[in-house]
Amino acid sequence: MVNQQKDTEGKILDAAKDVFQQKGMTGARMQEIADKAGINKALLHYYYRTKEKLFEKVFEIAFSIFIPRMQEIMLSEKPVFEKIEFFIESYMDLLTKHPYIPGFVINELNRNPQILVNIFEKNIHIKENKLFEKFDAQIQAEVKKGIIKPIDTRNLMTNVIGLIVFPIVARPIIQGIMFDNDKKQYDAFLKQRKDFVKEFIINSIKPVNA
Amino acid sequence: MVNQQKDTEGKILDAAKDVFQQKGMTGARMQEIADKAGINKALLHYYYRTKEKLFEKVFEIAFSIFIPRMQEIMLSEKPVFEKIEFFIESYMDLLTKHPYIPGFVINELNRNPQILVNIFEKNIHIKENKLFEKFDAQIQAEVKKGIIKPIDTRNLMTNVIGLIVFPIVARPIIQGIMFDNDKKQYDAFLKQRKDFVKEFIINSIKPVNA
DNA sequence: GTCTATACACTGATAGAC
DNA sequence: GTCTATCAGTGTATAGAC
Repeated sequence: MVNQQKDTEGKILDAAKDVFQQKGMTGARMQEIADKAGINKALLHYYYRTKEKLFEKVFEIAFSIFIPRMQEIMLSEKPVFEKIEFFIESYMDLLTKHPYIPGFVINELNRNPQILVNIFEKNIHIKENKLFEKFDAQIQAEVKKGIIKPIDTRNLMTNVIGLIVFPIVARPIIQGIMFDNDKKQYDAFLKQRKDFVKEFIINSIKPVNA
Repeated sequence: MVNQQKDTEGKILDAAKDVFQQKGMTGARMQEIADKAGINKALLHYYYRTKEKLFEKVFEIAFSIFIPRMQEIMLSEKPVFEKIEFFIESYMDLLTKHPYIPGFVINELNRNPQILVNIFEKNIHIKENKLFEKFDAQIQAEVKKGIIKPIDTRNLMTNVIGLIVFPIVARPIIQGIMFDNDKKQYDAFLKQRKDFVKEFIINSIKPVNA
């Protein structure tokens, strides 16, 4: 953190991000956010009128960190196999930098799915660029060419994302049960998983006669 | 619900389960639990002295729903391929009946990983029966025989569990983005995924010359 | 913009009657 | 065992001075 001369609004968002992502909407306290930002509670309400509004801002920022890269990769001109490998590589790196975001997003969406609707309404472009349809078209085109096995795109995408995200959100339980709660060992596990997941997925969708 | 003449303690646990799993530890209110159980707050504290203690009880019950079946399947005498297929079948059914538990458990463990340590201390047998070691031994034995590809057991287990659990915990986001928030369509998706996941996993671990 | 002081509602928990 | 009444503490939010 070199740039400590951030403006108040930025300091608040940084502090709010930390507290909300660690404690959740209901567990977070405005006092703790104010303390962490080095200001007082009143100023919090001056910039963001309510806790709810501050939370929504934090959620939106967290959510948006994972969207642009997905669009960029999936709408690029590469073949499917390359896209998937690059997607895994790219998102596993991103998750190393932001390990708390997926759990935060998933948890808050389970408590209040409406948040997602609000985000879509605010950022219509996310829904409008037909990311899924275009990727699906590419998949089915490559299936016809025999480059990959016949496969349902939604199932494939769920698997790719799940294999990337699950070890991060379920870290406490997996690390606890399979790694005797050894943090360093689990970090090493996550690192080697990049290639493992790539191979795992490629193996199950490449044609048998390849 | 035929048996409505449950004792007070049971009614409290049922109500607490609902509220805690939906709102989380910090979002849950003792008043709401009391209302749902048809009693008053004071009686809540008579049975479970504090909110924390009531929560721990609920968490322990939720957690224990998923453990015995896992031990039973993984320590059985079947070959690995059969175990995995049966595991997927069995746990996807279980999750259909208890869809809120995984998100609840994962979220609360992220906020306070210590909970897991407490559970292990209370139920030493979970740690003591060396479930992982035995399953790992079987895997490596079958690898040597050429029945399955060489594979790391921890990575394989993470994948199997992740592919089962992820679509449940991340339901709001996947259903929202890939299924236009259509609940029925997503239920159908989950149903069809059983066979898809089985095939996906088997494909990536069966030897190439099989 | 930033602060101190405070309003006001709510929460977990307890006392005490029955 | 179950209730009503109530307390002490904490939470979000606002008023008003600077």
